[in-house]
Amino acid sequence: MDKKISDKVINRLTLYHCILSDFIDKNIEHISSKQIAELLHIDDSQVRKDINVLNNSGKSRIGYIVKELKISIEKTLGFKKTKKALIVGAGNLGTAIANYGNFTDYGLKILAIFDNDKNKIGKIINGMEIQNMYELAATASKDEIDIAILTVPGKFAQSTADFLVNAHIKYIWNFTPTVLSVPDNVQVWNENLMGNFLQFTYSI
Amino acid sequence: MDKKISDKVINRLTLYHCILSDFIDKNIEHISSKQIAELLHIDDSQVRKDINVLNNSGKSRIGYIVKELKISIEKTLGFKKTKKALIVGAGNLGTAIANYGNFTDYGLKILAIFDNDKNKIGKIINGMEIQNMYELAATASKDEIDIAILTVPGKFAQSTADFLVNAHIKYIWNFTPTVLSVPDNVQVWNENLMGNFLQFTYSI
DNA sequence: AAACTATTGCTATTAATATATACATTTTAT
DNA sequence: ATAAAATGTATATATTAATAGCAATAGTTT
Repeated sequence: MDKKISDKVINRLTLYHCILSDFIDKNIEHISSKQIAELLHIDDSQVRKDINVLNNSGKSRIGYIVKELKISIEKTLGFKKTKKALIVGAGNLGTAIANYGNFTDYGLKILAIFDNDKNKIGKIINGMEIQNMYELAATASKDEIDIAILTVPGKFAQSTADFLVNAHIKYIWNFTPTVLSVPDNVQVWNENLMGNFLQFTYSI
Repeated sequence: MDKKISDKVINRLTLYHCILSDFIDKNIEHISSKQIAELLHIDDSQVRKDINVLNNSGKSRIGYIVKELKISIEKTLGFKKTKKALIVGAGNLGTAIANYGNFTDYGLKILAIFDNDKNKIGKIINGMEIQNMYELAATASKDEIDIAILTVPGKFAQSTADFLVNAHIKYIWNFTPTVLSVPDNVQVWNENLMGNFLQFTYSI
């Protein structure tokens, strides 16, 4: 049924989605593959090919209907499927993510935030009280959360990951500059910010 | 001379680099392609192939010398080449990035941070005083900064980008969920956090 | 000293993806 | 009726990924 969509296509589709949101704000009803292609400096046939994986059809001479196309992307990429997550590490990055309003648009609901710093525990971030790490397993179990966003300092990353594994977390979105060692039934997505940056700058 | 290295290889090399840093902390002197491969759940021949783009050689039966390999990656990816940047938007994300110590290891020096919120201007983040946006062009020019890290709210992203273009910024690392329209002589790197996340979760 | 083993550094192969070009077809506008 | 713009699809080429295999080498064991 669901044909596997490659990472690059997913990434481009989310960029198209950003463009579509922007067009909606501007009350523009139609958009062509050429317009999208020019904004992203890619080929327009690439855009049409990407859109092909959605169940959407455009119209000759007019292009795509902005609202329809946006919804198609949301359906295909599962924006409406709620994904419940908790944040581990209430530093600046954890706080930034907790406050970042856009995540809910994409189906990511952040339900709790944890730290082991007594000065932070009890403070409120975006309506959530920072909880003690010791409560993590109970909260995750009660609210059926299996995604953790890991934003602790690098040197605590592995020990925290071990702790998350024990708390039956199954997916770790890893923002630390550390490669984690976890059992096979746990998946890690390394955000690898610097890797991304170097792709951009190593040739500068 | 410098053969072009593909994005995926660069990304993996930075992950190897994280592993190597970790091995150094643990005082381990040698590492094999198999060890790296197992940590990242990839093939060991892939690791050797990636390492091949560096000017590094391992030893049969022993593997690679951790310190040497780490330095090779740093040289090839230009960690020592200083890249000067400024942050635009002193919200949580901007603050997180400003405080994130690891960037300097990769050659990224953040020299200034800007906002247009009067309540924020003048405050100190990681030794830098938050400056008024109006000072941006002058500071960029004086300190020869041509990279901007854009962390303003999405709805101000395009207008801020226009402002940066006027201030002769040449590279924009865009953390906002907005596709920017800029002249051809300005490069944008979309961090696209949600795109990355959806690659990870759309099949969950 | 000889046999064994682990590991690199290649090479080869296959599959997957990206990128670009092209064009028939459709729809709207003139 | 004609022209123009856009999709949808096909095709071709290039690049990249992923894997497998093996000779050569350097240690280890017997």
